[in-house]
Amino acid sequence: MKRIAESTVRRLSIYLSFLEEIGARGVLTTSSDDLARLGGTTSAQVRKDLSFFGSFGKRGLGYSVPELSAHLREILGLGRKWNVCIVGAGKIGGALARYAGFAERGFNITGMYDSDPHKLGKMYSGVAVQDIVHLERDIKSGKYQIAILTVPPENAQNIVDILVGAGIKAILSFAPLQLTTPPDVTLRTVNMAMELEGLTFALTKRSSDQQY
Amino acid sequence: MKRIAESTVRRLSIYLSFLEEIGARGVLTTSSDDLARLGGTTSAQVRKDLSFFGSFGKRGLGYSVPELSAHLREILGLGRKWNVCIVGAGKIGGALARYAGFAERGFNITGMYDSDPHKLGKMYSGVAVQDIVHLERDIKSGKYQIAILTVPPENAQNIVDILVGAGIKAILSFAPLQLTTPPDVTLRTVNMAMELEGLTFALTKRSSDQQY
DNA sequence: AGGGGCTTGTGAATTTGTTCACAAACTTAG
DNA sequence: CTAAGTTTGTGAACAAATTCACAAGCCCCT
Ligand SMILES: NC(=O)c1ccc[n+]([C@@H]2O[C@H](COP(=O)([O-])OP(=O)(O)OC[C@H]3O[C@@H](n4cnc5c(N)ncnc54)[C@H](O)[C@@H]3O)[C@@H](O)[C@H]2O)c1
Ligand SMILES: NC(=O)c1ccc[n+]([C@@H]2O[C@H](COP(=O)([O-])OP(=O)(O)OC[C@H]3O[C@@H](n4cnc5c(N)ncnc54)[C@H](O)[C@@H]3O)[C@@H](O)[C@H]2O)c1
Repeated sequence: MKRIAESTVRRLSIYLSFLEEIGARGVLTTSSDDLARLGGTTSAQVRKDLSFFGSFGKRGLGYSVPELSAHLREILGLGRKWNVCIVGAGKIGGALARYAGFAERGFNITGMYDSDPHKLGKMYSGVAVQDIVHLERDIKSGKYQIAILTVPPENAQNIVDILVGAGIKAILSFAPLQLTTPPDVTLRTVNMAMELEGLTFALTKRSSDQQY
Repeated sequence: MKRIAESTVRRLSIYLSFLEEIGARGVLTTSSDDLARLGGTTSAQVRKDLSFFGSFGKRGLGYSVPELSAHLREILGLGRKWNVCIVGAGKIGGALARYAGFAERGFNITGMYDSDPHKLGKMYSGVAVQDIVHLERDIKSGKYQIAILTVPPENAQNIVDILVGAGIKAILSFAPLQLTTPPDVTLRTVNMAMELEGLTFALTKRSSDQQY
């Protein structure tokens, strides 16, 4: 199968959430034009994105909302539930653990780990914080497919190595540094300071620009 | 000035954090090769990224760490402090308000707003939650240059409209939906569910691929 | 002072991603 | 059943981003 651009995958996510929104409102069909308008792109882009995976529409008519939703869910790997653990039961880890939005999309937070004895046993939405020493065992036993990493930056690579060594293949990190994983492990990093820097770059550039 | 790609700006942030790290360890010079290795890119890419803004290195020698750091800070608009408000004093808003990493990078959270009477007056790292009705007034008075949006998705566009109407030019949203702003307002959205979907796409694709 | 050894800065080549434009395929109306 | 009206799916054209490749510049050594 051809390599799919990350930008395409992001857009598929956007299309899907839009489809689910209008699907919930009872809309039955939609068009590449509609999807484009709400996804901030063009109808050609929508059709090209979808064309990598098959042909899901009816010419002259558009797309069936429930059908296309189902296809996109399947493509994105949302046709099943995923068990996710959170490593680092601090401020951001705690907020994520209590966030209901993940479960809605099939991501179940079924484990939390921390190294601080004061955090052990603490409950977050029905999940107790366990000692970090059990993380490796639990991953090896296949309890989780995805790990969310919310430990301080100085410990992040160490935990990544443990996760990778125990066989995890997907990690979402919030630590603001560049982590390394082998090529068969997918790592995504959410770096909020970097997002803010994108904003200040734009603010600064704008005011120094002569013409817009 | 030529248009700079978002990917370039992201990489500049990465270079900067690496420079600050090695700078703190006392390293005085570095090379495009070093920056590439730690930023997960190539040396040619590093040089090309920098070349959009000037020429900061010495041939045969590399870059002065403090000099290049200063240039990048300037380019990214970090040569000053920024005042940031958080709208929505919930789980994620609270975690962000208490996060020390922003202040380190020159982003001061100097205001928080919420519509829930129970949240009003609550303190987060020395900042009291104010009533949302005061948001517009405070932005108009120039108190903030950046707003972080952490309200439920159904209220997010409404708050964006208030922010934009009051004159804000940069917004970082955590609400998982597509928001619209006029072209002179920069909006970035952090969508964590979408990041997880990027992971499940990779997990699903990998296992269905015949060859890697 | 000159030569060897590095590393930058940058056009040119290549690759990747987006947009165009239109035939094909479907619906609906008559 | 045919014609008019839509909207898809997709090669081809275009644009953007990345990588290549090398001259230019600098340091250091002799
Ligand atoms: N809080 C935020 O809003 C925010 C924003 C952006 C980035 N981040 C990043 O997210 C990460 C967590 O931030 P936070 O604010 O939640 O910090 P925090 O200090 O509140 O939480 C970190 C948690 O990790 C635990 N921990 C430390 N080392 C560990 C280890 N080796 N194994 C297991 N657990 C360990 C600590 O006991 C603590 O509970 C940091 O990398 C931070 O830079 C946080
Ligand atoms: N918690 C997470 O980890 C997480 C993860 C991903 C995305 N998000 C998104 O971030 C946003 C906030 O999530 P949360 O978990 O913190 O929710 P939350 O319910 O804990 O907090 C939302 C806060 O916004 C306030 N609010 C609601 N309407 C408002 C308005 N009109 N004006 C001002 N304040 C208002 C509420 O009173 C509440 O305090 C949501 O859009 C959510 O989807 C959260």
